[in-house]
Amino acid sequence: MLTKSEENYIKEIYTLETEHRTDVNTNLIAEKIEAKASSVTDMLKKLAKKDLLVYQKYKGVKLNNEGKKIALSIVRKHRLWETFLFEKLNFEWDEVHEIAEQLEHIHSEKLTNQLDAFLNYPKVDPHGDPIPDANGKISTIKTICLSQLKIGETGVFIEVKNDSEKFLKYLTKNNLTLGTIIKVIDKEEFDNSLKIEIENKQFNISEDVIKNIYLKK
Amino acid sequence: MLTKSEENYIKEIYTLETEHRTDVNTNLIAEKIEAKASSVTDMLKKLAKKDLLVYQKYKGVKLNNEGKKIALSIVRKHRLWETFLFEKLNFEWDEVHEIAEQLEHIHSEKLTNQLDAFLNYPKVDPHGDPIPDANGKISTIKTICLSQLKIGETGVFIEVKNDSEKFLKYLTKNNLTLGTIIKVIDKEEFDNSLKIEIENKQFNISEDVIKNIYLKK
DNA sequence: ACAATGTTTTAGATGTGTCTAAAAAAAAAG
DNA sequence: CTTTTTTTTTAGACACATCTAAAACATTGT
Ligand SMILES: [Mn+2]
Ligand SMILES: [Mn+2]
Ligand SMILES: [Mn+2]
Ligand SMILES: [Mn+2]
Repeated sequence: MLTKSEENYIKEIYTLETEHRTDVNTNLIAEKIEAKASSVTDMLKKLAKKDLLVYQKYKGVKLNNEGKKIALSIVRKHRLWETFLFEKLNFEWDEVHEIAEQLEHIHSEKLTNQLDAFLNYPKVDPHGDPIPDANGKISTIKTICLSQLKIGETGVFIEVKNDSEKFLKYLTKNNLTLGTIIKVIDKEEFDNSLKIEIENKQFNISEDVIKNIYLKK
Repeated sequence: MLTKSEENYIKEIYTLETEHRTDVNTNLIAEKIEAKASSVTDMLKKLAKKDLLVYQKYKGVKLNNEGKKIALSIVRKHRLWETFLFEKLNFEWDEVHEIAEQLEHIHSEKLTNQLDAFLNYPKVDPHGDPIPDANGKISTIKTICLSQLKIGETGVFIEVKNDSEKFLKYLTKNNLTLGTIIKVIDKEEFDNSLKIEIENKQFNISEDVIKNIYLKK
């Protein structure tokens, strides 16, 4: 059985692998986990010895099948718990991530699967992220980043790629919630900001915001 | 914020204090926590320094108000989660304890209170144990142990004081579930066993079983 | 090609929670 | 009131997860 720490590393490496699709390096992990590079090296050695990833000195790291399987089970738990908190316990979408960080480490397959059933096998969590099923299968709905939209085009906001409380509160304040139809009015080449329109109201958003907003066309 | 280990000690000391109503000693804690006496001594020193209990070398230990408050909040979480698993996720009463041992260490007051509300402020958990409210108030329903009943008397089984899977499975197998009306048919002085009657069927139970069964008359 | 820069690993330290073995204190027995 | 037994504490060790500082390696720029 893995420790909380080991699970957090596995999950983070999985996320970085799927996001960056390049070999994941020590400093990147260190930054995300908020630990020093030396601590990361120690942990990578440990996880390699446990046969969850392939690690070669100075060459970065890659999850093997067992590692991916574990990562998916943690992601599954995280997103199911977020959905539970949001759907059943009246939490806001900006409050669920922190608590799910704890709940994702509860060990009980039966609990996970019963929770899944209780929630009616949800496909996505409150941030629009897909929830892996009991076999680790994860549905991949095609989404495009708001930055890809051309002037005049519209899309439906269906996924947010930043779960932090601050960011989500900002979105809520500006009516940028899931399901909202967003139209691109203008692009500013200088700072990559956008003028967008939601329900006939127009306003500007920065690149930092744009890059976390994903749509279906 | 307390560690899981510290919380487990606090909870166990609380349970021993309320059960034994005598000063709790090192070996007793060691046995319950399944650790060595030397480890217990170390932890008691630490908890004393954190001002959660009064500890004097060789004199045993006693929770102070802050310690009791924390103990009650952990007991509250444990029993609320057991109730959730039982009521909402279709777990059996013998399956909930182990998982609640993990869930009781999730830190979020809002989560605890929302869960309480979601479950409709339950008064007792699946084993009939009272659930402390948000202020730490715990209702004390008068119960008597089955061993106190005289021959010919009856009582309703409303609380079980042993959450282990094995014991609870034994009870289920013998129709000894909460709410059952139990009549004492005969007492065996030799081994303190009882012949009891449930729904017109009679059978014998041992002292080990009897001492964990609590009734209202 | 090699010096400067950046990245990663090693060495050695710390805090937590555990253990075994031995010493100290308390309780029980004679 | 001693001696024996039991309980509790101390001393010293270890695994885990972390850190800082220094060394080793890799990459980049001239
Ligand atoms: Mn986590
Ligand atoms: Mn999420
Ligand atoms: Mn329990
Ligand atoms: Mn219980």
